[in-house]
Amino acid sequence: MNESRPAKPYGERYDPATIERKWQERWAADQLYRTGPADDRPKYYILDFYPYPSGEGLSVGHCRNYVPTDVIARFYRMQGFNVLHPMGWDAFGLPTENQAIKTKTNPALLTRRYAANYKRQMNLIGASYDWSREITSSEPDYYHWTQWIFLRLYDHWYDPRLDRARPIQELEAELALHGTTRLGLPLSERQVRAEEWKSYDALERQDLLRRFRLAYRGEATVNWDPVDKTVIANEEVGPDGRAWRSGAIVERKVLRQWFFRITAYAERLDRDLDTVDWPSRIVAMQRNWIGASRGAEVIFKSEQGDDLLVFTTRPDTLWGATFMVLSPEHPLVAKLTSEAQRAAVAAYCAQATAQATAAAPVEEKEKTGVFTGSYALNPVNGARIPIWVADYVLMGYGTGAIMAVPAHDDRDFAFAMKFGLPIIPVIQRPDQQARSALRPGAYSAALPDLLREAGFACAEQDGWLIVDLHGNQVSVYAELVRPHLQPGGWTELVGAAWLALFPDATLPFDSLAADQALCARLGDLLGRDDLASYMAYLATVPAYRDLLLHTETGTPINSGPIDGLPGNEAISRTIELLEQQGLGQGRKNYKMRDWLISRQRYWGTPIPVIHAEDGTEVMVADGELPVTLPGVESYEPTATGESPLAQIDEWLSVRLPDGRSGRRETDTMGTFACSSWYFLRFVDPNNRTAIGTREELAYWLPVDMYVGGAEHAVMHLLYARFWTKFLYDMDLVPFFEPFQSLRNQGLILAPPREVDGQMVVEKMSKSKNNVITPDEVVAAHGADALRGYECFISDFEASVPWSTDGVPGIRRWLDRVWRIVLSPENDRGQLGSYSERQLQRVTHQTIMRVESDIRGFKFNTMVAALMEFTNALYRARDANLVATAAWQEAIEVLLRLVAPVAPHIAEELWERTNRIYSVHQQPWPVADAALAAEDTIEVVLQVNGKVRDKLTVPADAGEEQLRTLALGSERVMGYVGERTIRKVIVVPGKLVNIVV
RNA sequence: GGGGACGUGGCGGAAUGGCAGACGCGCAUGACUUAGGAUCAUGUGCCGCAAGGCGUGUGGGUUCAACUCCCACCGUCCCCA
Repeated sequence: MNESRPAKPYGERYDPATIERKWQERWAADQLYRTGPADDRPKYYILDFYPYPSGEGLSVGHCRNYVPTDVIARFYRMQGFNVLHPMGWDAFGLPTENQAIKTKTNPALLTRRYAANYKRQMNLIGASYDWSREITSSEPDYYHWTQWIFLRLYDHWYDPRLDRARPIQELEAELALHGTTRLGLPLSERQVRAEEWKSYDALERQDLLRRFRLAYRGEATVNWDPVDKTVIANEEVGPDGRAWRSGAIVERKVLRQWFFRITAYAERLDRDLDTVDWPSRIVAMQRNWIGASRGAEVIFKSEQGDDLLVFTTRPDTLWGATFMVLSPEHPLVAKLTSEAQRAAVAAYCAQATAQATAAAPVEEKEKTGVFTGSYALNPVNGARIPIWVADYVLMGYGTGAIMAVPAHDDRDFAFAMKFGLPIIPVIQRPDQQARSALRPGAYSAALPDLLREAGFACAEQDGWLIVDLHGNQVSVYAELVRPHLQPGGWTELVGAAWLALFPDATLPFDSLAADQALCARLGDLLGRDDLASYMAYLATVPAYRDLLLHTETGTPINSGPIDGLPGNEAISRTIELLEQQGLGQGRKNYKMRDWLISRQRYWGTPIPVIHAEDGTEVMVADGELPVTLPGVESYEPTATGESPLAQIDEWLSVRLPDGRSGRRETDTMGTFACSSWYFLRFVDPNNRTAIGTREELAYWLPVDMYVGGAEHAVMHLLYARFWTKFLYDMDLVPFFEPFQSLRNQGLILAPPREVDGQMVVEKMSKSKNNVITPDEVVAAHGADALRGYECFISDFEASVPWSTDGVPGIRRWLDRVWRIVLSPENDRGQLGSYSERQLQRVTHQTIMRVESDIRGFKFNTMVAALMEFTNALYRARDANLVATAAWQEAIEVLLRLVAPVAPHIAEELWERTNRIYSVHQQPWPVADAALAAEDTIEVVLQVNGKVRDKLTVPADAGEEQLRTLALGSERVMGYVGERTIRKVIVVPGKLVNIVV
């Protein structure tokens, strides 16, 4: 800015540009942050979520992640820990590939260019990464091991009996002996006997084994992104049916795809969340995603004798199952359809299939369906219930058939109302809310007042009388009302109780038979013959509508043997009953689906499998790894939905060791595979024979502190945990959770700006042209000021807009540090009083504060403590303490405490005060609790909780002493006045409260 | 609709149940100056001349004492449907 000014080299003024470049070069030349191998020191592994390098570079928002972790890394180094603080690049993936297509540039080239820019920016802000451990997931020496782990997954299965992965050969051995009979398969899985297995040919065996492999190729209805021209995972589709990345409406296609069987680990992924120190929000989101629920598989028999298997999470509602619904694709649909219904069912199924491929399922759409003409028997009460076909039941989810409990499920309720199917409540309302409506003319004129006198809440509206009551008032109400019903009049009770009151009778609504009886009677009274069910009639009364359906668990009613049991017990008791009678079995169910890994794109890790001519899959031998990406002319996906790899014949065709010819798998792996193990590679990044040596893996891992944005709460963190557990089962790593502690930094938003008189706060984005880069902040105020402000801006986890006024504030503080260290005699203020002992005390208090703030992720108060310490030094200077021993100690401590947050200025001042290079290799100062202790403290005197006086007393003043002093205070006694003292609360070191 | 987090000056935010507003920004007044992105001093929640009173989204509750714990409501944000 003022380059014309002859700046003295290392002049008196703090000039961040000069000193920051100087020290960054020196540190790099000295390899100051290089981490050695495992040794005897305690270790600390502090890791950032590794970034996807984009062409846009880093913003100050990204730095919110990298600065605090750097403070922690520097702090632990000074504490004597062997610190691992590495950085690498999540380099495969669609944005770079799309960019490569657009600019006709090799994506590897783009990746290197982008990563180099990220690295430059990280160095610019003084990050202390060990660059000798830098990794790039798109380089063959990295994805070699991604492929190696893939093959281990392919070659293993999960044995739920041992709760661990086992080699697939052991499964083959068991199949030859016992078939699948001892594997504890769910009822919905087809059993295979040993003889059958032995008679299988290679392809049949492969088909059975794919049901067990932890990496498998299976047919699946998948999410096809028509813009990125690839399949994407369920996790990558938003609730609006749009792709997470491209924003396109996702299409449903049935394709052969590669999956990882993460569902096998569902229970451990859920359970082991108890062992980690993570934000509770993230734990909750993971649990939610896994979606564990206890439920049951239940067998319904059709009247023709077929078994119809359903899965339900609510076996306690079984008695309320009044019909069944099959998916249009269910294999038994044709068999169960009666002659009369055949045409209608065929038409419906054809139409449903056509629609299913058109768009993502929409929850709100109108229910459609058709009756098959057949009936099934409810296994618990023998009720004869109709079987329908409808597209709201999906074949790919569960068993493709459901029992419908319309009284306690929204979709079933809507379906039953539309098609006139019966609805019988079987779960008590937990809120005990009940209501009764009397139509005009149905009751005597005296009734409303009588009810009010009896304490009922009545409302009269257009001649209707609406009574709200609690479940326990029901019988009193019924007795009171019935004598006042006019001939031909009636009323009902709905909600907490289900009764119909007539002048001559009180009829319960508790079964299919009662439903029919009530329908008939009401039909007569109303002169209607179109009432499909009692519930359909109740729905015509507006006052009842919000009480007809509830989906909560509660106490069962109308449910025979489980009536009255509390909700949870009702579920387990029902499962017991089903298992005893062979009508079903309990089963844990998970909302989570298997992890779809196939991508029909070029820029990803090739899947190391070869398809032989006969259709069998052959693993690429370990010695042949890595299967590298060939150079291609065009990165464009093919129109057929295959990866561009499918067009490179010389890469595609291979000769197998046994002489057969084969074709390479052309799908590549989604990038979440790369990021599921990268944290392991940092401990031994150049190992050519293994993912890492046992010693290094055992020493460094798990990651002690993992820091990144909350947007990866589910996918990345769940996948990485899954792979870690698998590698644990393989005995490759001695731990089963990869990230001991996890913290999420809050988002940094763009500075508020005025739009139409309103202040708005938006995310930083290139399109809004509101991105603030570290480059511009460093150029204006230096890296140390940027770092300080990143820490100071807010609570670490809170989202907050960037303030352009904040950085100069930090800069001013650094200036004050500079001046008080180098030239304390200048700019002297007014002579003040400050003792050497006070300076010493604040020095040691600051050590304690800064240390505990760093450990507690409270970087904002850490900076505040350092500022206060600096202010104290100015007061000490004004009290002529500069020549004292306490001053010397204070300056030395200040520089060490500042070093993690502002490493450049700390190093420069360290050198200028003739101390030995480097400040970053100095031990952290040790606080002396005795020196930090106050010897006098201020105690607050309260009367009735209001502060009335303050007292300075020795820090160790006892309870009796404080009481006496308080009662001796004139101000206090003035407030007490004539009133009698009821109680005196004394909290030593804090306050005395006198209650009058 | 379900689950979770949060709500404190003009702003970012501090506060093991024990003096609400640390620290910084901004603002005000003053000092200094060889004019620099300065620096230094004092002040800065609201009402009030003051004594004093009122104040942590709203309303209740627990407690000698509540920003903090409990209940209900309002509002903002996130996740899931």
